[in-house]
Amino acid sequence: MESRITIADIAQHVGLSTATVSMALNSVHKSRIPEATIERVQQAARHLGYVPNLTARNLRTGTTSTVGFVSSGVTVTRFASQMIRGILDTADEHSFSVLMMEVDRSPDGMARALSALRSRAVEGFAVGLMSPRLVSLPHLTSGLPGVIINGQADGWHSIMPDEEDAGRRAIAYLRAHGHRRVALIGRYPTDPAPEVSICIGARLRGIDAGCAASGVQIVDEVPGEAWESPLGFEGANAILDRLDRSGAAAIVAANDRIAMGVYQALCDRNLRVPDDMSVLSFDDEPLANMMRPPMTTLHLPYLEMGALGMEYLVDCARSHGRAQKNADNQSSQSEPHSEPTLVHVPIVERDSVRTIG
Amino acid sequence: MESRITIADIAQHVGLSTATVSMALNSVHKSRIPEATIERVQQAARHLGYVPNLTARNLRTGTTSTVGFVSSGVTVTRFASQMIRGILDTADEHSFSVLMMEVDRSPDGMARALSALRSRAVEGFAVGLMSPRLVSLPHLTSGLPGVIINGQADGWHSIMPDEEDAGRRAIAYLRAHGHRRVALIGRYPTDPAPEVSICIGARLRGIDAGCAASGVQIVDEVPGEAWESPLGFEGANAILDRLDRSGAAAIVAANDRIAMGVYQALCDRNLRVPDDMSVLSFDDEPLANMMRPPMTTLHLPYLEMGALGMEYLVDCARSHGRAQKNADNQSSQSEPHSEPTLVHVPIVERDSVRTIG
DNA sequence: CTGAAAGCGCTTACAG
DNA sequence: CTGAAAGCGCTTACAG
Repeated sequence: MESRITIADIAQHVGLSTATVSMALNSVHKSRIPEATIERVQQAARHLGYVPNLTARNLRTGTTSTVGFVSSGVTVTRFASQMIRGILDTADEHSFSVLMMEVDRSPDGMARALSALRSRAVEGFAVGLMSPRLVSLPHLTSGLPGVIINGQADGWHSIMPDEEDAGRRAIAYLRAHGHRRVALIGRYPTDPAPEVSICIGARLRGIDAGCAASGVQIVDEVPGEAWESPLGFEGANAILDRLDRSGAAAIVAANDRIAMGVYQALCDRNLRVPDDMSVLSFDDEPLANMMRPPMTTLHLPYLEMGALGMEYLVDCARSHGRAQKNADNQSSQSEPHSEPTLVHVPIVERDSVRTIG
Repeated sequence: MESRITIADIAQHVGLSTATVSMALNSVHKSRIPEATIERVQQAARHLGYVPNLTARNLRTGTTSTVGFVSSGVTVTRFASQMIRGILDTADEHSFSVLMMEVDRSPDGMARALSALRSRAVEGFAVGLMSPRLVSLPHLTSGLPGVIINGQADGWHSIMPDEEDAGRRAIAYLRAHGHRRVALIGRYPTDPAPEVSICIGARLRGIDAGCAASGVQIVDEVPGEAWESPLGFEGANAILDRLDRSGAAAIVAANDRIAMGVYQALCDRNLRVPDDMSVLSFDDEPLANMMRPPMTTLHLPYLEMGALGMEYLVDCARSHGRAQKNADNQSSQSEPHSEPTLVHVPIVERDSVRTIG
């Protein structure tokens, strides 16, 4: 509707057929079109302001260089931007476009989104989750490559942060700084079901494993499921009240928001981070760097997860294209991986952990 | 490549022509196809798992129901999610899809993005800016409707927060709570150029206007351009040091991050918000609700701006389609509005302002 | 080295 | 009420 100039216009302009123009423009290797012709065609294209109609190409070739990104709540989340950025940047690197949709919680929301994507002939799709959990995908997506970012689903490829390792290394870090007695805020009373969260359990499991491995002791603990600052505030106050009994010199917060509440409680009591109390946390939301002092925390790799997801989709699209050309009976490249890809969760050192001992 | 069932399959299945099937599926009003036939066709479609190939339709009709969203840094910002959500939701309401791309700062980045969008035959585009400023758009976008969200450009339709009004009402709010002497943190030494920011100047102008109108006095002030928490921290300390001279009972922070620094300084001195000092701020980032006490701040309406931008694009696409049918010579509906649409910036009352007097 | 022709899946006048 | 035919803009064997 907007691009008026077509290859027919160019063909007429240079006195060649549309076939030749098409080949010249796409520099097809097979048919040896002389450099001079190619040059002439491209110049005409530039001159006329030709912009190819991808819709037409898509219809002909069945390939769209487009993938769908369906976000389930990530769009509403403080981590949305990083995941989206990862997706967009690597899509751009490979000249892919991304069609984006947010899906609500209605039961058929995901089905509708996937169907909309299919009718737009995407070559794959990524489902981005706000928090890592087990989802179930409708099954109408025959053969379409898909990947779950920050979550898992039945037979689909999955990319998740390596939370267990993160928990382990968090404790190791504390140990390396001389800490042996720590308090913990935010353990779930019972591990949440995978449909609710996969990672919360893993994070805590990692922390426990880290303690076991390094001889660090959790000497005090306040559990909680609402990982927001009030939990941290009240939790820290409780822990501070029992300090002479526990002797904790560091508080591990299950996430940054809890940690923010911890800072508030500490400040209220005129206690200093990290001199009077070390604080270590998880997530690395922007907040972490705005606190005083800036907080040491484990960085959730949303950017990387987005990039990896897109990378996977592009690979699928490419190898699918090849497979089609070479041999149709080949086993599909886009076979679902059952092992999730675990992404490293780096620690970002700032100023909230003191070296003791 | 993925949707195998076509209307030809359906046609064969029900023993009709593809033309009839197409009409039945789209319930065209003109040709009176009997209900029974429509029923039969739709049932067959459902039965076979038909999903229409929008690429084909697009090529035929020249209409894609797709718009482009090119983000200039918003994807990297704490407000990204709300703007994107506003766009996606209203696109969905109108059955539009959105193609998303992030554009880097390279000089031809925007041109490349727009060109990519055109070759994908979008029916319009929105440019989303991280901070409201004047941008210039390449001119190769003949007749394509476009809108700048959170910014302005030459002859393009523009949607921006009504910052000046916000500043005015912020002061009025303080006055209504008995405040007459306030301190201000964050005024730019000189108004930034429009290419840098349009709104910073407006916000401050509104504050001044509000003071003039309501008799509130700015009795102390610390200027600054780096609107992050350290400015608030140091600014508040300076203001607090001069308190007996100024007598300020409220601090107006130019944004939430500054306000966070103010909170930190206050807490360090064992001063309470709002009992010892009221704090009023701008932006309403998620942070504002996590502080203790939750902070009263003016809410930047990113969601609404996104929604309005998409609404505008959908309107353009629709009236453009009509215009094409009815009369080609009609004046384009998508004519650039030179007056920006100003969106209300509501105050969200929380607990950081005390009533005095 | 280049062109004529078919076809991707749909929609739309135009006949009947 | 329904069908045959053309065509959207491209690419791709297949001839020459």
